[in-house]
Amino acid sequence: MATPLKRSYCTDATWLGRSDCRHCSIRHLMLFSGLPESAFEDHLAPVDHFIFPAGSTLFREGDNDAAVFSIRRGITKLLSLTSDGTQRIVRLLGPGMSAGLELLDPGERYRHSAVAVSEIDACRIPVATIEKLERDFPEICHQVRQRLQMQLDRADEWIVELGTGPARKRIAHLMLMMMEYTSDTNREITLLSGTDIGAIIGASPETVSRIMADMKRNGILQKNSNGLYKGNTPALESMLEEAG
Amino acid sequence: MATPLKRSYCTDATWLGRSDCRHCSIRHLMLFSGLPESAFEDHLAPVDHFIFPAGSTLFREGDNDAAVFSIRRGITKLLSLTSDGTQRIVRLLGPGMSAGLELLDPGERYRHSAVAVSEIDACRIPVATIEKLERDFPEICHQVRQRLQMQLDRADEWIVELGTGPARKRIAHLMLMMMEYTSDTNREITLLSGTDIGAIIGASPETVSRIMADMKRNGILQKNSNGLYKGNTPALESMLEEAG
DNA sequence: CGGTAAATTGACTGCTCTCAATTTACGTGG
DNA sequence: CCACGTAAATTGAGAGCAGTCAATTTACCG
Repeated sequence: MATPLKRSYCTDATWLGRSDCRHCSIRHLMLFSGLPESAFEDHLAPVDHFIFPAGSTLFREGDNDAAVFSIRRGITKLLSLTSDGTQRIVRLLGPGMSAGLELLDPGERYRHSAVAVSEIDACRIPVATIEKLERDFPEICHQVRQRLQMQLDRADEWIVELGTGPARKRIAHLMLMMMEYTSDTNREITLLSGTDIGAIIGASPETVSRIMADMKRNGILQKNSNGLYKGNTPALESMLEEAG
Repeated sequence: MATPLKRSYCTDATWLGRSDCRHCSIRHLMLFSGLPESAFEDHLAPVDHFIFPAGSTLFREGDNDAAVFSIRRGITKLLSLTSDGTQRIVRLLGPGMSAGLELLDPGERYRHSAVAVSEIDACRIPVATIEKLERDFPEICHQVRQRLQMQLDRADEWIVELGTGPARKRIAHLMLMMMEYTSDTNREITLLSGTDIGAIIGASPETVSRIMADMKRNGILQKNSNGLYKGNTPALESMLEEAG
């Protein structure tokens, strides 16, 4: 267990061994939910289980590692380059979400770079495994479709709520989104860096810093003893409805 | 042919009759491409063919008409309401794209309203038809997945290129996108209304008007005799790389 | 303890929003 | 065919928000 190994991929990550998908404790959340037990009896291409430290890269835009990642714990950001060279974050993926599904179309490459925001626990599923399962178990098609649809819904929300209006509103919305999507039962969140928030809402780090400082002063965001932050939901929501 | 009919759906549209998907002249573009001839021998739920006038509504956010639309000709906009009540356009769909695929998940409703930007030629495919085909022809799963992936790619481009930077750059990018996605061989485009462009890039109609007027004066956009516009690609592209 | 990177804060400039007035476009009805 | 009414587009002026540049403080890692 937890033995580092020579590999040509995921070099920054710690290998936790081959995944035993059949007995995965959170399979109900994952890409392979809904598959019958018999699906795992075949000699499938290996599914590996990794821990990625914060800041490490799962895959890079333009590559093709012939694998999809299924996030078990932690949060990944998907980065895209704009035409003027700056980077923008187009999505945050948490537990149960899949990254790199675009490789299911033959000849395609990763559309984004995936970088761990926090420490991440993820399974690396070879595309060949998914293709083989698709032949015998149509259920996997639905799982893939549902995950794409979820990402499309998130992308649309990103466009609508984080792409317009004054920066204060967009940050308020981002805070509410992170509180909603966290797996933490107290809805406490780890704050992203100012640069990351800027790359999400399309604002400069300085503007983000000013607004975040203001929210902390006004008690809209309160730092907890464990370093997590608790957001004042009513105050945040009231900011969204204001005119302007 | 072209006979108006009493229907509970698509009331603004002209019914062109039942679609004969097997002999569809552009089937290679559509959701049913790749299906064998035998797929159409069954007693499928009916696929109808409509013409929607510009400005008419294909479906409304929150409804469930148990049908997906496959666009044959023209352009639809997908509208979403923001938290402060204004509307935002999250996507433009042209020939070959499908609208309403979210209904393939049981119990779901349309996530957007779909409104015709130009006159539209579209087929209305009952969800039951797709579900039936999925059982026998796994190829349809791939077609659905590819269309979702295309929409996700478009949404990401929307976020990255239309969500950041000065309004002039975003409009330049929108013009290039419309030139790229038009089916017109001369790459000439129909200009959207100022309000629509504003709802796409997140700017006021006044700002859009000023920038568009400027582009027309500088010859970056030239009006043609047929009312279409031709864009100066190099000039538009050079605007994207400028700093700021 | 030192060095680098990130965050914070200030001052100033420039872009975009809002409000308002005017012009243009377009469909209707005489 | 013209006159009219409504809606959209255009243009101007002023205020506010956000970007940039720069200086300082803080945080973090070795």
